[in-house]
Parts: sequence; structure tokens; C-alpha cells
Amino acid sequence: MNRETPALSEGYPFLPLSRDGLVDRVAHSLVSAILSGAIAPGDRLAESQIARQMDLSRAPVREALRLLESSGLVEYRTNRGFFVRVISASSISDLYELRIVIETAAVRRLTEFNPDALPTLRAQLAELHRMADEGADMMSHVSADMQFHRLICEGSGNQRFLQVFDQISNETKLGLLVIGRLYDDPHRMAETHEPILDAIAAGDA
Amino acid sequence: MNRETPALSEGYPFLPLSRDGLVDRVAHSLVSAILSGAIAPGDRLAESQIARQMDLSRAPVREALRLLESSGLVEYRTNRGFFVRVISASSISDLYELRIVIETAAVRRLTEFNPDALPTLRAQLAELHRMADEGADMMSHVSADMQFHRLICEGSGNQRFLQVFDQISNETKLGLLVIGRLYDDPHRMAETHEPILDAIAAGDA
DNA sequence: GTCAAGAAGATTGTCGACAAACGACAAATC
DNA sequence: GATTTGTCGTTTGTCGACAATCTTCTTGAC
Repeated sequence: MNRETPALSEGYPFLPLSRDGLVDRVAHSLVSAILSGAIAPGDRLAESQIARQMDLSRAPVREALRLLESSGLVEYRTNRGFFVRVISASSISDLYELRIVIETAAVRRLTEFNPDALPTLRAQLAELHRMADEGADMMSHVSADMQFHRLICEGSGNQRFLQVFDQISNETKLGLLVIGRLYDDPHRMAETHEPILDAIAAGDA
Repeated sequence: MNRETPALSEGYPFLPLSRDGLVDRVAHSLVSAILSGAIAPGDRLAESQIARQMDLSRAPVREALRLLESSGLVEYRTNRGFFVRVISASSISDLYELRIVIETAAVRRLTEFNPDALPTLRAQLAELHRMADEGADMMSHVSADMQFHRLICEGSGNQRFLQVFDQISNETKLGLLVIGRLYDDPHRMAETHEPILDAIAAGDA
């Protein structure tokens, strides 16, 4: 009974039904609620209430919240519970500086060891422009934008860069949504990414 | 009833009894066991067994393990449980590169905005040499060494640098212990830190 | 003898209940 | 009247039990 071994020749039209446990689904649901603004920063996240609304016990909710805590979206105080983290201006600027440091290093590695990743980056950039044309909503823009930066970290070949990026990505999204107005002009936003690509193509970090 | 406001003039002889919950104590206990090598990389961490040995229920153990997971010391597989993470060579090198990137940036910020932090760093370096003289055990060396690097991140003024550093610090310790032999000559090890201080003093990142 | 299917044992996943801690309001004290 | 103390409702902390899942061992067919 090995899951890796397909029972028959590859390729049935079955979508790989999510193997995540309940906890992951709860976590995902909470992330959506927070990033959509349905739950505001500073709000209390009462376990029992969430559990009741999702129709399950407190245990998986608790674990999901602990998960979110490690991604910086949520704050925990002993004997007091979980709260949606309030992002301060200086916190955002610190976060931004961290991203620059990580991604700069990632780009350097990428140009040096993995120039093959360029086409993928170009494709993602094109996608950004396409979305700008179609006037997609801000949430989609932020996601696509983040995906571009994620690809850079992924292409660097250093697992840790990607790990840090993923760890702070949700918080970054929250920060971007708070700032918001940066995305007034989606095309301009997309264009700011092009110098990065050019630099990579030129082999310059 | 404000805890911040003392009832009478400041200064009762009460030591501030530990406010950590059970979970934190369990987590700490597990970290010790892993870093001391009492539990080897790859080993299974059975919740029930740990709970039984510590004489408590599985719930706090579970949460403690989830905590360790986010610090990279432990790996979780759904329906399969927790395992002590095995650190590969490439993983260590990736981690090391990440630290260099972060700490370089931290040093740059520190020299620029917070040169006052220098004395503290010098003191910690002296401590390293003192320990080398006294022939302290490796674990203490590793801790003191890490503390030096932590002070750099702390002095940078960017909370995120410190956050990332702390997040990977346990894993780094584990890596250092695996490599181990680097600490054959503690004095030499301490000396490698001096150029950093000199560079900071010279205002050069 | 090898391999697959099935049963048995052990471990994780989830639950509901109770204990402990907290926050807010009411009562008492100076 | 302001501050401290006591009480109450709510929320978190921990527990033990049961269900679901995985792993191992056994069994049986080829």
C-alpha cells in the first residue's frame, strides 16, 4: 500500500483531493478572513467562537492559530488568547528592508547559478501586466506581485531564502493592503519590476 | 488594579515568578533534549510517550512540538507525527549563507545608526575569550558565540533581523553541534569575530 | 519464496468537559 | 470620592476518551 505507486497507468482526471488536515484548512480560512479585512487588526480571536462557527472543536482551531502565529499574522498572549497583529509603520519598513536584503542576495545567487529561471520570471511579469490591463482587484494584484518575488527566492536555489520569504509573505500581504494606495497604478507597479529582470539578464546583481 | 502601578513605593523583594505557561516549559525541555543529543536527528517524537514521561496530557506536548516546528528543530508530517529534523550538509550551507546575508545587513545598519552598541559587543567578545581560557564546554561556547551574533542583529535596530535570527538560532546551534570540530580551537574561533568589530569601529560594513 | 491483501496494534486527530486564569463590575474601606 | 477588595461571567489551559489513520505482522495465494 504505497501511495507513491499509482494503481494503474498514470493520468486519471482526478484532482488530488487535499491531503491537508483539518488544521490547515482552518488556518487557510482564517488567513483569508484576516487578509480580506473581515477581521480587523487588533481584534480578538476567540477560540470557542471560531470553533462554533466552523462547527468543530477548539483543538484544531487552537493549532491553526498557533500556526498563524509563526507566520506573524496573529499574536498570542498567555492566558489571554489570540489577536490579529497590528502592523506599525516602522514594522512595515523593517519588513521591507528584510525583503530587500533577502531578495538582493537571491537575485545574486540566481544570476550566478541559475540563469535558466529567467523565462519563468518573464512570464510572471507578463502576467502582472495582463492583470493590470484587465483591471483585476487589488488582492489578485498583490498575490501575483508576491508570486514574482517568490519565484526569485525559489530560483536562488537557497531553500532558506524561500523559507524566510514564505514565512513573512502573509504579513507582507497584510502590510501591502494596509498601505494600499501603492497599487493605484497597477501598470506602473508592474513596470518597477522590469529593472530587476534586466539586471538579471545582464548578469548584474 | 493596574499591574504596572506598584501599590507602594517601588521595590519589594519578590522575584518575578515565571509567567510562561506549561507549553513553554515543555518546549524548553524538548529543545534541551534535542540540542544535548539525547534525542537524535530523525528520531520520532511520540506525543503519548513524552506526555507520560513528563506526567501531563498530550495537549501541551502537542503545542510545544508545533512551536518547535516553527523554529525548524522538528518536522511534522500529518497523521504521522513529529520527528527531529535531520540537517543535511546543503541545508547547513544554505542556513549559513542566510545568516551572512542578514548579519551583513545588520552590521551595516548598526554602524550607520547605532555605533553606541559597540561596547556591548566588545564585552561579549571578551567573554568568548574568557570562556576559551577556562576551557568551557562546547555547548556554552556555541551559546556565547550565538549571543555575539544576536547582539549584532539586536543592535541593528531592525526587529525583523532579530526575529529571523532567533527563528533560525536553534537550528543553527544544532548545525554547529553536528559540525562540531570547528570548535576545536576556541580561541581561534573567538578571534574570527574581531575583524567584524574592527570593521564596525572603522565605520565600514 | 515472493508478493498482496487483511487483521491487529499503536499513534495521531478530534472532541467535550472541567479547572484555572483573566477582565469587568460591584461592594467595601479609608 | 478614590482606591482597594471581592465576586461573577467569560475565555483559555489541560485533561481523558474515542474515532480515524498509519504501521506492522500475519495469512494466504501464486
